[in-house]
Amino acid sequence: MFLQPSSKRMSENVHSDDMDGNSAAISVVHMPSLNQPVQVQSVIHSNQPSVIQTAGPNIQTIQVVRVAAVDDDINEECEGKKRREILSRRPSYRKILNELSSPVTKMEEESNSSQSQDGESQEAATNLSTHSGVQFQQGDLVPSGAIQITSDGTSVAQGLQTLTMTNASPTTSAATGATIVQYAQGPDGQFYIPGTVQAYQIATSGSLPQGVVMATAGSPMSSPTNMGEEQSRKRELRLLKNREAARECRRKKKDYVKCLENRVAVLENQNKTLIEELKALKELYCQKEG
DNA sequence: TCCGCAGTGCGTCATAGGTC
DNA sequence: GACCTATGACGCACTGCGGA
Repeated sequence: MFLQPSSKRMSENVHSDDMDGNSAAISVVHMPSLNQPVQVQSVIHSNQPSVIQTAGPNIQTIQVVRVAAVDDDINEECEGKKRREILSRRPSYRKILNELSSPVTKMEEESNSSQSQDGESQEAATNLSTHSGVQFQQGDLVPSGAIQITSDGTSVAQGLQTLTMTNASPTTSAATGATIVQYAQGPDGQFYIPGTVQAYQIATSGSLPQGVVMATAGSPMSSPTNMGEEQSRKRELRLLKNREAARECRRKKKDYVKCLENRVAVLENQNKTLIEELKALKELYCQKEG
Protein backbone atom coordinates (compact mmCIF):
# COMPACT_ATOMS: atom_id res chain seq x y z
CA MET A 1 0.00 0.00 0.00
CA PHE A 2 1.40 3.29 -1.00
CA LEU A 3 -0.72 5.61 1.02
CA GLN A 4 2.42 7.48 1.65
CA PRO A 5 2.70 9.95 4.34
CA SER A 6 3.47 8.62 7.70
CA SER A 7 3.09 11.29 10.27
CA LYS A 8 6.82 11.74 10.49
CA ARG A 9 7.26 12.10 6.80
CA MET A 10 4.38 14.47 6.57
CA SER A 11 5.84 16.76 9.11
CA GLU A 12 9.10 16.75 7.24
CA ASN A 13 7.69 17.45 3.86
CA VAL A 14 4.46 19.26 4.25
CA HIS A 15 5.64 21.27 7.12
CA SER A 16 4.26 24.68 6.46
CA ASP A 17 1.31 23.66 4.50
CA ASP A 18 -1.36 26.31 4.11
CA MET A 19 0.49 28.90 6.09
CA ASP A 20 0.11 31.20 3.18
CA GLY A 21 -3.47 30.36 2.62
CA ASN A 22 -2.84 27.66 0.08
CA SER A 23 -4.45 24.68 1.59
CA ALA A 24 -2.83 21.47 0.60
CA ALA A 25 -6.10 19.66 0.53
CA ILE A 26 -6.81 17.72 -2.59
CA SER A 27 -9.71 18.88 -4.62
CA VAL A 28 -12.30 16.76 -6.25
CA VAL A 29 -11.18 15.57 -9.62
CA HIS A 30 -13.11 14.17 -12.49
CA MET A 31 -11.47 10.94 -13.51
CA PRO A 32 -12.06 9.85 -17.05
CA SER A 33 -12.86 6.20 -17.22
CA LEU A 34 -10.27 4.30 -19.17
CA ASN A 35 -10.00 0.84 -20.53
CA GLN A 36 -6.91 0.08 -18.58
CA PRO A 37 -5.95 0.63 -15.01
CA VAL A 38 -4.76 4.10 -14.31
CA GLN A 39 -2.03 4.80 -11.88
CA VAL A 40 -2.87 7.95 -10.06
CA GLN A 41 -0.32 9.96 -8.23
CA SER A 42 -1.47 12.91 -6.24
CA VAL A 43 1.17 15.40 -5.36
CA ILE A 44 0.09 18.09 -3.01
CA HIS A 45 2.66 20.79 -2.97
CA SER A 46 2.92 22.98 -0.01
CA ASN A 47 4.56 26.31 0.07
CA GLN A 48 7.47 26.88 2.34
CA PRO A 49 7.32 30.54 3.10
CA SER A 50 10.19 31.95 4.98
CA VAL A 51 7.95 34.35 6.74
CA ILE A 52 5.36 32.80 8.94
CA GLN A 53 2.18 34.76 8.82
CA THR A 54 0.48 33.92 12.01
CA ALA A 55 -3.05 34.72 12.85
CA GLY A 56 -1.79 36.23 16.03
CA PRO A 57 -1.68 34.51 19.37
CA ASN A 58 -5.43 34.23 19.41
CA ILE A 59 -5.84 30.55 18.93
CA GLN A 60 -3.36 29.52 21.52
CA THR A 61 -4.51 32.14 23.95
CA ILE A 62 -8.13 31.22 23.65
CA GLN A 63 -7.43 27.58 24.28
CA VAL A 64 -5.17 28.19 27.23
CA VAL A 65 -7.58 30.56 28.89
CA ARG A 66 -10.52 28.27 28.54
CA VAL A 67 -8.68 25.25 29.81
CA ALA A 68 -7.10 27.08 32.67
CA ALA A 69 -10.44 28.36 33.79
CA VAL A 70 -11.83 24.93 34.38
CA ASP A 71 -8.80 22.88 35.22
CA ASP A 72 -7.85 24.11 38.62
CA ASP A 73 -9.22 21.24 40.65
CA ILE A 74 -8.92 18.42 38.18
CA ASN A 75 -6.80 15.39 38.89
CA GLU A 76 -4.12 14.64 36.41
CA GLU A 77 -5.32 11.19 35.47
CA CYS A 78 -8.83 12.17 34.47
CA GLU A 79 -7.84 15.62 33.40
CA GLY A 80 -8.17 15.00 29.72
CA LYS A 81 -11.50 13.29 29.95
CA LYS A 82 -13.02 15.86 32.23
CA ARG A 83 -11.69 18.62 30.10
CA ARG A 84 -13.44 17.13 27.13
CA GLU A 85 -16.64 16.79 29.09
CA ILE A 86 -16.47 20.32 30.39
CA LEU A 87 -15.57 21.94 27.14
CA SER A 88 -18.82 21.74 25.32
CA ARG A 89 -18.50 21.67 21.59
CA ARG A 90 -18.81 24.99 19.91
CA PRO A 91 -20.70 25.40 16.70
CA SER A 92 -18.66 24.77 13.62
CA TYR A 93 -16.65 27.60 12.18
CA ARG A 94 -18.88 27.52 9.18
CA LYS A 95 -21.87 28.29 11.36
CA ILE A 96 -20.04 30.95 13.25
CA LEU A 97 -18.89 32.56 10.05
CA ASN A 98 -22.43 32.50 8.74
CA GLU A 99 -23.60 34.18 11.89
CA LEU A 100 -20.88 36.71 11.46
CA SER A 101 -22.28 37.63 8.07
CA SER A 102 -23.86 40.62 9.68
CA PRO A 103 -23.99 44.11 8.14
CA VAL A 104 -20.77 44.87 9.95
CA THR A 105 -19.00 42.02 8.28
CA LYS A 106 -20.36 42.98 4.91
CA MET A 107 -19.28 46.53 5.42
CA GLU A 108 -15.91 45.30 6.52
CA GLU A 109 -15.59 43.22 3.40
CA GLU A 110 -16.39 46.24 1.30
CA SER A 111 -13.92 48.37 3.11
CA ASN A 112 -11.22 45.75 2.92
CA SER A 113 -11.78 44.69 -0.62
CA SER A 114 -9.80 47.56 -2.02
CA GLN A 115 -6.88 47.35 0.32
CA SER A 116 -6.31 43.69 1.04
CA GLN A 117 -6.10 42.26 -2.40
CA ASP A 118 -2.87 40.51 -1.52
CA GLY A 119 -4.14 39.35 1.81
CA GLU A 120 -4.08 35.81 2.96
CA SER A 121 -7.79 35.46 3.41
CA GLN A 122 -8.31 36.86 -0.02
CA GLU A 123 -6.14 34.17 -1.45
CA ALA A 124 -7.87 31.52 0.57
CA ALA A 125 -11.21 32.70 -0.70
CA THR A 126 -9.96 32.48 -4.25
CA ASN A 127 -8.78 28.97 -3.68
CA LEU A 128 -12.11 28.07 -2.20
CA SER A 129 -13.94 29.22 -5.24
CA THR A 130 -11.65 27.35 -7.54
CA HIS A 131 -11.97 24.21 -5.52
CA SER A 132 -15.66 23.92 -5.12
CA GLY A 133 -17.26 21.73 -7.65
CA VAL A 134 -14.81 22.45 -10.43
CA GLN A 135 -13.70 19.55 -12.50
CA PHE A 136 -10.54 19.48 -14.51
CA GLN A 137 -9.65 17.32 -17.40
CA GLN A 138 -6.31 15.80 -18.09
CA GLY A 139 -3.79 18.32 -19.27
CA ASP A 140 -5.88 21.25 -18.20
CA LEU A 141 -4.06 24.18 -16.83
CA VAL A 142 -5.81 25.11 -13.68
CA PRO A 143 -5.70 28.17 -11.51
CA SER A 144 -3.47 28.61 -8.54
CA GLY A 145 -4.51 26.47 -5.65
CA ALA A 146 -6.33 24.00 -7.80
CA ILE A 147 -5.33 20.78 -9.43
CA GLN A 148 -3.21 20.10 -12.42
CA ILE A 149 -3.53 16.85 -14.18
CA THR A 150 -0.85 15.71 -16.54
CA SER A 151 -0.49 12.64 -18.65
CA ASP A 152 2.77 10.79 -18.33
CA GLY A 153 2.66 7.56 -20.19
CA THR A 154 6.40 7.16 -20.24
CA SER A 155 6.99 7.05 -16.57
CA VAL A 156 4.59 4.27 -15.89
CA ALA A 157 3.53 1.12 -17.57
CA GLN A 158 1.80 1.26 -20.87
CA GLY A 159 -1.68 2.63 -20.61
CA LEU A 160 -1.10 3.97 -17.18
CA GLN A 161 -1.31 7.64 -16.48
CA THR A 162 -0.12 9.83 -13.76
CA LEU A 163 -2.35 12.29 -12.07
CA THR A 164 -0.40 15.09 -10.55
CA MET A 165 -2.21 17.38 -8.20
CA THR A 166 -0.45 20.52 -7.34
CA ASN A 167 -1.30 23.29 -5.05
CA ALA A 168 0.52 25.73 -7.18
CA SER A 169 1.24 29.25 -6.21
CA PRO A 170 3.57 31.76 -7.76
CA THR A 171 6.19 30.88 -5.20
CA THR A 172 5.71 27.18 -5.17
CA SER A 173 8.43 24.99 -6.54
CA ALA A 174 8.21 21.32 -7.18
CA ALA A 175 10.94 20.79 -4.65
CA THR A 176 8.83 21.93 -1.77
CA GLY A 177 7.15 19.43 0.47
CA ALA A 178 4.67 17.15 -1.15
CA THR A 179 2.15 14.62 -0.12
CA ILE A 180 1.89 11.65 -2.42
CA VAL A 181 -1.05 9.36 -2.58
CA GLN A 182 -1.12 6.61 -5.14
CA TYR A 183 -3.94 4.49 -6.31
CA ALA A 184 -5.04 2.98 -9.57
CA GLN A 185 -8.25 2.97 -11.48
CA GLY A 186 -9.54 -0.09 -13.22
CA PRO A 187 -11.58 -0.38 -16.38
CA ASP A 188 -14.78 -0.40 -14.40
CA GLY A 189 -13.99 2.86 -12.74
CA GLN A 190 -12.85 1.15 -9.60
CA PHE A 191 -9.69 2.20 -7.89
CA TYR A 192 -6.91 -0.07 -6.86
CA ILE A 193 -4.32 0.74 -4.31
CA PRO A 194 -0.97 -0.72 -5.33
CA GLY A 195 -0.07 -3.76 -3.33
CA THR A 196 -3.61 -4.57 -2.42
CA VAL A 197 -6.15 -6.84 -3.92
CA GLN A 198 -9.42 -5.23 -3.19
CA ALA A 199 -10.93 -2.75 -5.51
CA TYR A 200 -11.78 0.69 -4.39
CA GLN A 201 -14.40 2.78 -5.95
CA ILE A 202 -13.74 6.43 -6.35
CA ALA A 203 -16.40 8.46 -4.75
CA THR A 204 -18.19 10.90 -6.93
CA SER A 205 -17.37 14.51 -6.53
CA GLY A 206 -20.79 15.32 -5.23
CA SER A 207 -20.47 13.04 -2.25
CA LEU A 208 -17.12 14.26 -1.19
CA PRO A 209 -16.37 17.05 1.20
CA GLN A 210 -14.66 19.93 -0.41
CA GLY A 211 -10.98 19.50 -0.82
CA VAL A 212 -10.86 15.78 -0.52
CA VAL A 213 -10.16 13.07 -3.00
CA MET A 214 -11.30 9.88 -1.51
CA ALA A 215 -11.86 6.27 -2.35
CA THR A 216 -14.47 4.27 -0.58
CA ALA A 217 -14.46 0.56 -0.09
CA GLY A 218 -16.08 -1.12 -2.99
CA SER A 219 -16.57 -4.80 -3.60
CA PRO A 220 -17.14 -6.58 -0.36
CA MET A 221 -14.67 -9.18 0.75
CA SER A 222 -16.33 -12.07 2.38
CA SER A 223 -13.26 -14.20 2.92
CA PRO A 224 -12.31 -14.28 6.60
CA THR A 225 -8.64 -14.28 5.68
CA ASN A 226 -9.09 -10.86 4.15
CA MET A 227 -11.06 -9.41 6.98
CA GLY A 228 -7.98 -8.10 8.68
CA GLU A 229 -6.79 -6.60 5.48
CA GLU A 230 -10.21 -5.14 4.90
CA GLN A 231 -10.22 -3.56 8.32
CA SER A 232 -6.74 -2.24 7.80
CA ARG A 233 -7.80 -0.64 4.55
CA LYS A 234 -10.86 0.85 6.13
CA ARG A 235 -8.68 2.29 8.82
CA GLU A 236 -6.28 3.75 6.27
CA LEU A 237 -9.22 5.22 4.47
CA ARG A 238 -10.65 6.70 7.62
CA LEU A 239 -7.32 8.15 8.61
CA LEU A 240 -6.83 9.68 5.18
CA LYS A 241 -10.26 11.24 5.29
CA ASN A 242 -9.73 12.53 8.75
CA ARG A 243 -6.34 13.91 7.82
CA GLU A 244 -7.89 15.94 5.06
CA ALA A 245 -10.76 16.97 7.29
CA ALA A 246 -8.36 18.15 9.94
CA ARG A 247 -6.50 20.21 7.37
CA GLU A 248 -9.69 21.78 6.17
CA CYS A 249 -10.82 22.39 9.70
CA ARG A 250 -7.61 24.19 10.53
CA ARG A 251 -7.87 26.29 7.46
CA LYS A 252 -11.40 27.28 8.41
CA LYS A 253 -10.29 28.03 11.91
CA LYS A 254 -7.62 30.37 10.63
CA ASP A 255 -10.15 32.06 8.40
CA TYR A 256 -12.46 32.41 11.35
CA VAL A 257 -9.79 34.04 13.48
CA LYS A 258 -8.90 36.39 10.66
CA CYS A 259 -12.54 37.24 10.24
CA LEU A 260 -12.79 38.11 13.91
CA GLU A 261 -9.67 40.22 13.72
CA ASN A 262 -11.04 42.09 10.74
CA ARG A 263 -14.30 42.58 12.53
CA VAL A 264 -12.50 44.06 15.50
CA ALA A 265 -10.65 46.42 13.23
CA VAL A 266 -13.84 47.54 11.53
CA LEU A 267 -15.68 48.07 14.78
CA GLU A 268 -12.79 50.05 16.17
CA ASN A 269 -12.88 52.25 13.11
CA GLN A 270 -16.59 52.67 13.45
CA ASN A 271 -16.23 53.58 17.07
CA LYS A 272 -13.59 56.11 16.28
CA THR A 273 -15.73 57.68 13.59
CA LEU A 274 -18.74 57.90 15.84
CA ILE A 275 -16.74 59.49 18.61
CA GLU A 276 -15.43 62.11 16.22
CA GLU A 277 -18.93 62.72 14.91
CA LEU A 278 -20.24 63.16 18.39
CA LYS A 279 -17.44 65.53 19.18
CA ALA A 280 -18.20 67.64 16.12
CA LEU A 281 -21.90 67.74 16.92
CA LYS A 282 -21.15 68.82 20.45
CA GLU A 283 -19.00 71.63 19.21
CA LEU A 284 -21.67 72.71 16.79
CA TYR A 285 -24.23 72.66 19.55
CA CYS A 286 -22.01 74.71 21.82
CA GLN A 287 -21.48 77.27 19.11
CA LYS A 288 -25.21 77.66 18.59
CA GLU A 289 -25.79 77.92 22.31
CA GLY A 290 -23.09 80.49 22.74
C1' DT B 1 27.47 27.29 19.46
C1' DC B 2 24.21 25.38 22.42
C1' DC B 3 19.97 25.35 24.88
C1' DG B 4 15.40 26.45 26.19
C1' DC B 5 11.18 28.48 24.93
C1' DA B 6 7.36 29.95 22.11
C1' DG B 7 4.90 29.41 18.07
C1' DT B 8 3.20 26.66 14.37
C1' DG B 9 1.56 22.72 11.75
C1' DC B 10 0.82 17.88 11.45
C1' DG B 11 -1.50 13.27 12.26
C1' DT B 12 -4.35 10.83 15.21
C1' DC B 13 -8.00 9.87 18.50
C1' DA B 14 -12.41 10.72 20.56
C1' DT B 15 -16.74 12.39 20.11
C1' DA B 16 -20.69 15.68 19.21
C1' DG B 17 -23.71 16.51 15.77
C1' DG B 18 -25.67 15.83 11.15
C1' DT B 19 -27.61 12.79 7.54
C1' DC B 20 -29.93 8.99 5.66
C1' DG C 1 -29.18 3.42 14.65
C1' DA C 2 -25.36 3.31 11.52
C1' DC C 3 -22.39 6.07 9.19
C1' DC C 4 -20.00 10.34 8.20
C1' DT C 5 -18.12 14.88 9.13
C1' DA C 6 -16.23 18.54 11.92
C1' DT C 7 -13.54 19.75 15.55
C1' DG C 8 -11.24 19.77 20.32
C1' DA C 9 -7.40 17.66 22.44
C1' DC C 10 -3.00 15.59 22.50
C1' DG C 11 1.69 14.62 21.39
C1' DC C 12 5.29 15.23 18.17
C1' DA C 13 8.51 17.64 14.99
C1' DC C 14 10.28 21.69 13.30
C1' DT C 15 11.72 26.63 13.21
C1' DG C 16 13.17 31.03 14.89
C1' DC C 17 14.75 33.79 18.54
C1' DG C 18 17.10 35.27 22.57
C1' DG C 19 20.20 34.41 26.31
C1' DA C 20 24.24 31.99 28.33
